[in-house]
Parts: sequence; C-alpha cells; structure tokens
Amino acid sequence: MTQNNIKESYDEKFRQITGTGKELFFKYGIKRVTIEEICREAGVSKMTFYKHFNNKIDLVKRIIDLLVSENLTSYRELMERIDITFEEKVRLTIQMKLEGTSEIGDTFYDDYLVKSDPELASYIQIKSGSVFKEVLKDYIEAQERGDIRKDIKPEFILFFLNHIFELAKNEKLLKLYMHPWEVIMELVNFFFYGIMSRK
Amino acid sequence: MTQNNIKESYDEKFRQITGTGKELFFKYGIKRVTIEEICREAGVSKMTFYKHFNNKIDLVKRIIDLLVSENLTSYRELMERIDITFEEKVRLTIQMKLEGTSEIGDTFYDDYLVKSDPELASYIQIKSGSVFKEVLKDYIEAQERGDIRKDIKPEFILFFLNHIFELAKNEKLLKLYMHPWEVIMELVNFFFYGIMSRK
DNA sequence: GTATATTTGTACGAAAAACGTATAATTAAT
DNA sequence: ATTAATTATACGTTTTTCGTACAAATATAC
Repeated sequence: MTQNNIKESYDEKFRQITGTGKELFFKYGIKRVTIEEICREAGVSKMTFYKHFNNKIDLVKRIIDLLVSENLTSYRELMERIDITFEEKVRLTIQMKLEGTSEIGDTFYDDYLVKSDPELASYIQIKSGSVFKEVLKDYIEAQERGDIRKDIKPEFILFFLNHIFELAKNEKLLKLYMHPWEVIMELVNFFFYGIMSRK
Repeated sequence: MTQNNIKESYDEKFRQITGTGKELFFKYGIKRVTIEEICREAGVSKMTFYKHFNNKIDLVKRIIDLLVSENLTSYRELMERIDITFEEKVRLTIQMKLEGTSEIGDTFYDDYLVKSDPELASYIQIKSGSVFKEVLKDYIEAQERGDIRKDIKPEFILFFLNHIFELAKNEKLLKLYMHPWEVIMELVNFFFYGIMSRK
C-alpha cells in the first residue's frame, strides 16, 4: 500500500495529457498542435510532459497504443457474445466504427505529419496490422463455420470493410440519397447480400 | 477593352487566395494557418500574395469585407421581397444564418488571434455594427407598421436573434430534444410568440 | 518532524518555422 | 517589342517552438 497515491497522481497526469492531446489532434491535426498548447489545456507543466514523453511523436504513439487496445477490447467483447449471430456482430463492428471508437486510421493516417514521418507511419502500419490479423482470424473461422460463403478471400472482406466509410463520402453517391447514413446502410447491405434479392 | 484579361487574371488570383484562406481559417482558425500554406493550397506564389495583401491580418479583413457584403446583399434581397410576410422574412433570415452564410461572428470573433489583436477585434466590431444598424432600421420600421408589438426594444430583438445559436448549443437544452434542429425550432417559435398559445 | 517523489514556474539557448523582401526568369496579352 | 503579372529561388529577420536546467512548492510516506 506504500506510495499508492503518488502513483495515482502520476498516472492521472498521464491520462490528462493523452486525453487533451487526443482531443486537440483530432480537432486540428498533429502538426498544428504544440506541446505547450497541450500542457496549457491539460493544466500540466511542460516539465511534467517531458517526464512522461520524449516528444510529440512519442505522445502520438502512446495515444495510438491506447486507442488500439481500447478498440481491441471492445471488439473482443463483441465477438465473444453468444446471444447474436455472426452477421449481427459484423453489423455492430461497423456501427462501432461509425460512432467513432476506432478513429485511428481516419485521423492519424491521413495526417500530414504522419505521412512525412516514415517511422511514425510504419508504427501505425504495424499496430494496424496486429488488429488486422486478429480480425482476419475471426473471419477465416467464420468462413470455416459457413457464416461466410467459401469462394471469397477473407482479406477482400476486410479491405472492403475498411473502405466503406471512404466510399460513403463519395459525393456522387451522397447525392443519390437523402441522408449520409442511408449511404452507409446501402453499402452495408450490399456488403452482406450483394445485389441479389434475398430468398 | 485594353488590359482586360490581365485584370481578370489579377482578380482571379485575389479570389483564389481569399477563397482558400476562408476555407482554411474556418477549418483550423486563423492562428494555425500560415501564409505559405494558403499560397500552396491556392496554387499561388508567395510574391503574388504580397502583391495583394500586406499580411495575414490584412487578408482576414478582406475576407470579412467579402462576407459582410455577401451577407448584406442576400439580406437586402430577402427584405425587398413582397411575396412574403415580415415574419417569414425573419424566419428566412434565421435559416440563412443556419445554413452558414453568415459565419462572420461565429468563426472570426471567437478566434484566439482575433481576441489578442485589438485592432482586428475593433475592425470586426465596426463591420458588424454597420450590419446591425441596417437590420435595426428594418425592425424599427416593422414595429411602426405594426408587425412587431410596440412595447419591446428593437435592440433586444436583435440581441436575442444573435444569441439563438449559442443558446441552441446549450447542453442542458439539447438533452430535452431528439435533434439539435428541434431546439432551434423551439427557440424560433418562442422568439415569435413567447409562451402564449396562439389565438 | 524528516525524507521522498512529483509537480510547478521561470528562464534560457538552440532549432525550426514563418515572415517579408529582393532579384531574375517566365508567361501571356497588347 | 512592350507591358503587366506571376513564378521560383534565395536570403536575412523575426517569431515560435523545442527541450533542458534549476530552484521552489506541494503532497505523501515514515
């Protein structure tokens, strides 16, 4: 029980920094946010920042770590449920993405600074890869069980899944529907059933 | 007709710069956007920028000028219509604001740089004041015509109108309704009829 | 109380970014 | 050929941001 409150205070600062860092990065992009700004907003001195992180890129990596682990946790919880079908699990996975729990790719991978920093880019690559592998495993299992038709590559499914939201932003597509979420629905249904009417 | 195309090219650059400047300022705020970035995005050299503008603040002022004049034009067009009642005109004015035609106050006045630069702040004050005066004049006339009840200060009306959107962002208010636009509708109806049931 | 761990504020030099200007070359219309 | 405008490059200056050092302050443990 020794030094318990001290450690808590230490972790609290860590959370404050990663929290406001995430917020500001999402809003303005990594490049436009300064360390001093993060400290100011987080109510933390600059020295404390450097106690926890080497530099801005280091902070970004820690934030990515947090996001990935949070995502994986809720993804696993979802996949372990036994009260819903596989199809419903996939639909919920998409909904999770929609609600913004998994912003890693969208926010960080498109960022200018990320693109110009090859080391950071590969870090994200590797992290994303680990998630990719886990999801892929689930899909291969689902295929073996017969939840997915056998004559399709699981990698193709993941690829399509990851690009649904980019497709949904396509202007020509958006014009065909009243609301943006209708486009998503259409794409998701297309994803499950193709163009054939259900028997 | 001499030097016509040259002038057009000149104006074209002006429009490109103000256009992308407006876009970037709206997205990230004035402080976070650099002149070089604007030039890059606008496809214009830095020298050309300085042919047209003295510095970033100068560009901001020109953008405000454009916004104000655009707003006034469409406002006047609206008020000159004879096919709709005064109430409908006011409702359309609010809708105009909603659709983002009049972003001057919301985007520029809240900006950090604007706040820290007293000269720019007063410039916006004066510009807003000129719009305010014109609208106020219309409302006094409407009051004389009997479109608005006599025992209310026209200045109060304008004040409330300018604060509707801030009110609509209030979290406690938002929780009471399903959609954000419902809050606006409620506020607008409250604005017209108070709490009394219509006879 | 004292000792220990952490945070803070200030100040500072170094590095990087952005600013604003000068100059010569380029483009395009007259 | 002339004129006006734009561009590319380079450059010195100013401003911002970075990362660190050190002393003071805060809070907990013993």
